[in-house]
Amino acid sequence: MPYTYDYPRPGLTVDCVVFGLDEQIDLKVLLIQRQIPPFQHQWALPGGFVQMDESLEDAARRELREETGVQGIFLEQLYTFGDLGRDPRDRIISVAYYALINLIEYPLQASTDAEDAAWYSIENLPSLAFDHAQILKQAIRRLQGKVRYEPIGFELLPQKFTLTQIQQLYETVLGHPLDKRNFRKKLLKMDLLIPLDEQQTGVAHRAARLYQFDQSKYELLKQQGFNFEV
Amino acid sequence: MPYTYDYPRPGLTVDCVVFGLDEQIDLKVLLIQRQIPPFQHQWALPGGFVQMDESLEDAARRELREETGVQGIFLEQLYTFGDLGRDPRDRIISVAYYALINLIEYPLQASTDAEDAAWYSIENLPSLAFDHAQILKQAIRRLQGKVRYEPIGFELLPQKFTLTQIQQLYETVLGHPLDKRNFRKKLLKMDLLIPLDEQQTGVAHRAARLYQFDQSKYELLKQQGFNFEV
DNA sequence: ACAAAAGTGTTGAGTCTACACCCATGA
DNA sequence: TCATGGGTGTAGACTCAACACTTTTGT
Repeated sequence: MPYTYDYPRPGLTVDCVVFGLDEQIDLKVLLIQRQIPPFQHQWALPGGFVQMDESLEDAARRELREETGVQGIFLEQLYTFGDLGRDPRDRIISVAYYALINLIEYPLQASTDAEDAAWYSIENLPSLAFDHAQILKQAIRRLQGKVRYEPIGFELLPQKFTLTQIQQLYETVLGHPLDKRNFRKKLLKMDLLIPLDEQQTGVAHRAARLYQFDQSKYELLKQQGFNFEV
Repeated sequence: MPYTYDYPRPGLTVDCVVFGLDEQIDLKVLLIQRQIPPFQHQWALPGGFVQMDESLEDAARRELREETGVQGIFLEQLYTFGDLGRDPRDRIISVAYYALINLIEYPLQASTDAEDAAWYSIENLPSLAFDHAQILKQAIRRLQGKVRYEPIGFELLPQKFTLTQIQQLYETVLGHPLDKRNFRKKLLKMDLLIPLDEQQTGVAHRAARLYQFDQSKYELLKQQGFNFEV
């Protein structure tokens, strides 16, 4: 530790990787379009400078709200990016956070703060400002890892959903198809889903039963972890 | 993103949680004794301010070398701590790194940089400066998680070791005893260890066979992950 | 000869994978 | 009646946990 605190200081920002699922169980990420240089008009992760009187997570939450209107979500720290040259003008460190939300329940407030916000499918991304492509890639890897030892879905899916929907979510995240019978057996065996006396409506085939998460079981498994090799 | 970079900036430091195993397979952590306020004479994690022309990991590596003499090890980013008030004088963010080493091979250079460095058993820690107790706790949790889906031991154990030693390592990290026969079956089945035509010497009982890691297999499993529920 | 740790095998229960057909519904 | 996805069962392979005794060696 030094004897003084009077060193030149890098700038400190936070960036948010917010994943959302749409009705087609397509995995999307929330981006904003920059209105100012550098990288003017390019798409970027929502984020900005940390103020002196707020924690890192508070800063992430504030920037997300200001730039996209999204608020009230659970953020988890992803990684801190601090290589030289990641911002063309100055030495800037960025602490990245990520979150999972059901995008239907979080309408975007476009053009807040003179920015444009939109959901992009992770299959079809625009070119991103700074090193945000790298940050996003790392967030996707983290999500793929997470899915194997912690339940996901509660944050992403609508409150009532079908088994096929949750299977599609896992297939999307993992990037490969799963066996329907085995997936259901394994999922139901962990006693995490509550079957409802309700069914899908408006489909042109046999209606699927709806389920919801057992919230307390969900939290428990999230803490303890499990093993979901699929 | 803001229109200017001229905000007041928090200070940025790195801290290193270096775990080491001694000959008794006792898990230890590398601490330094602070010679200056705040927290003068208290023990703390090695670390210090990030300079403008070095990456975060380079800074961690430099501070570790300057303060303890330890160098040439693999560091992994742990978490970034940025709550208000974690440093009594100023707003300071710390990016924590952690590492696993075999402490016999990394002799300490005490009193480098006017600091004292020492290994402390994680069972018997002194009171730590700043929020370093919290950082250390998180590092231990991370290690416990890691052990379940990635091989460890290569960095911690001597090059040649017995099955009992690696079992003791797992027992130490996980904090509970393991069944000897099952542990060996599972470990040997993953084809990660190479049995040597050598044995322990100098013990007052039947000498155990020595093993070493198959390095390429080790790296492979580290990337792919595995499942080691024990 | 004894103390101390090394080393080893089996059984029964549970879990995993792979695989194909009938069912209910709306158009 | 047909197209579409919903829903289900089983056999064989494998893996897991639990458990105790014999072997080797140095003192």
